[in-house]
Amino acid sequence: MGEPQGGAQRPPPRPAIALPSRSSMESLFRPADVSPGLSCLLADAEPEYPSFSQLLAGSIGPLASAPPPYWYETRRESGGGANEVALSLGHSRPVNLTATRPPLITFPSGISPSSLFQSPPSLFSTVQGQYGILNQQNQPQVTVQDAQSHAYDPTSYSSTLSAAPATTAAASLRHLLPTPFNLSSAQQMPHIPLSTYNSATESAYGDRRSQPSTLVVDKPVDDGYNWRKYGQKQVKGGEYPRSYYKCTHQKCPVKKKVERSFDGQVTEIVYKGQHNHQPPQQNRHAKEGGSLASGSNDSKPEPASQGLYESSNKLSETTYKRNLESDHDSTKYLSDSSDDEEAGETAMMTGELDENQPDLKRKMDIRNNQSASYFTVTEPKVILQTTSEVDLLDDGYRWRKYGQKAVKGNPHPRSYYKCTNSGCNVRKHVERASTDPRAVITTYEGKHNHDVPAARSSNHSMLNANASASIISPNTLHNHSRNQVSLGSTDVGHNIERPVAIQLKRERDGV
DNA sequence: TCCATTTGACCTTCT
DNA sequence: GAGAAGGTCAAATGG
Repeated sequence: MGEPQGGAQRPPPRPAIALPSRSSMESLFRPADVSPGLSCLLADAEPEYPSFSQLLAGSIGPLASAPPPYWYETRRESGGGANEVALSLGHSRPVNLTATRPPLITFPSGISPSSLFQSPPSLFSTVQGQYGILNQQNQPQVTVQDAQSHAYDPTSYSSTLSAAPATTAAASLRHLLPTPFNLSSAQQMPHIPLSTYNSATESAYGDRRSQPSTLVVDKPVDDGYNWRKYGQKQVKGGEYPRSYYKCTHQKCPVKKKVERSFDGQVTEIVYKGQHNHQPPQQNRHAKEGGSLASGSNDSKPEPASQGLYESSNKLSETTYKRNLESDHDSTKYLSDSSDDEEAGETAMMTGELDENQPDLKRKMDIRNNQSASYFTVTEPKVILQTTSEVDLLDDGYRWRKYGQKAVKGNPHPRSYYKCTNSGCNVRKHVERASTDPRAVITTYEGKHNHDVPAARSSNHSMLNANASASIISPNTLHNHSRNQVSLGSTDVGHNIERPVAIQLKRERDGV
């Protein structure tokens, strides 16, 4: 199947590295567009650190072609009024080059980037510093795209985390984040204040655009852990097979799958689960280039954060999806998933797990009767909208039920609906929580190519007015102060299912 | 001999 | 209920 075996065979084609291009979408997230609150925070960044152009002139090396990072913040309600904040690391991208998706870090509910920034050293700076580490430590083996695209989505629903003070939350993130984002080691690195990213730094990047854009990699991304390949599958429509890896650490449940594009480039790495151990020492030394010398990066989590580490393990299984795909779907958001089996494993590892833990596959928290739905759009994907139950039951559009299936362990069947409007391919799945039928999970797929049926528009607006919905739309969020993402800011009428991200794409496509 | 990878088969999930 | 696709297992293979 697929790849030839044995060393005598022709070696696989060496993937060419295409540097990312600047997308129109991304340009919206330049520092000037960052939400006011975040901008204020960034303005406080320490000036003594080198500018990104300085870094470029320094030791970053070939991977320095990675453009300067900057951040944009998104926020979504995750139930109970608590916001989940996604702080995304973006880049300036050279033109005419393949784009990659900005890395995305999703902060657990209750953790505010601002509070994290306030903890010394700030999370912002440390993550940014780690970003620098990524570029450096991965040089020998990692593609430019790899270094740029550590898009992890460590999601937690831990109430403990929600209540954690800022400093503790920052510490906890150290353990929520995979190794490349280990904050302790990051503290050793200079960080680039966002405020220093300006036209000058961008200009510095412009100089790099003339650099050769091809590197050679012999193996997939080395993220500091040891992996054993346990499977390979030819996926439909893919010229290259998908590879499956397990962490070789004893009893570590983490898996990852690696997909490659037609030209052999790693296009997507999906991490599933969380490591219950630190990276192997030799890998850490190799990866971190001696940055451990200070001793701040111990092999064990700090006591203060240990509990949070465990609680995050107990309460969430996380898929870290590092997507290196090209720009055409660069706004597809991360997906995280887990399964009950893994949750069980995690429970065994950590000793306990709430027996009432909801289906961990769902990116939601229904323990407090909050209903949440995936909000998926064909392209780009925008996910996770929190709405009220009534909105899920009647969202204003007309649906035809075309299927229903019983779900194992759930007395309530899962129903499938299609939009009845001719030519509209939007579908939605409705599933009720096994523990509480009032808790509904609705998954939308596709976007409506029509308005809400007139007879129901007014009703729809009213329904949505009652819904605690907030569209995940980074550029929309830029228009709000840090805590002001609210239903009122969104078009609760026709565009309730059209996040701005989609509109942007439509604009870009000339629609 | 050990260990990692390959790969066909089987199982699960989705639609 | 059935087919398709994804995910995992485990024997075979090779370094």
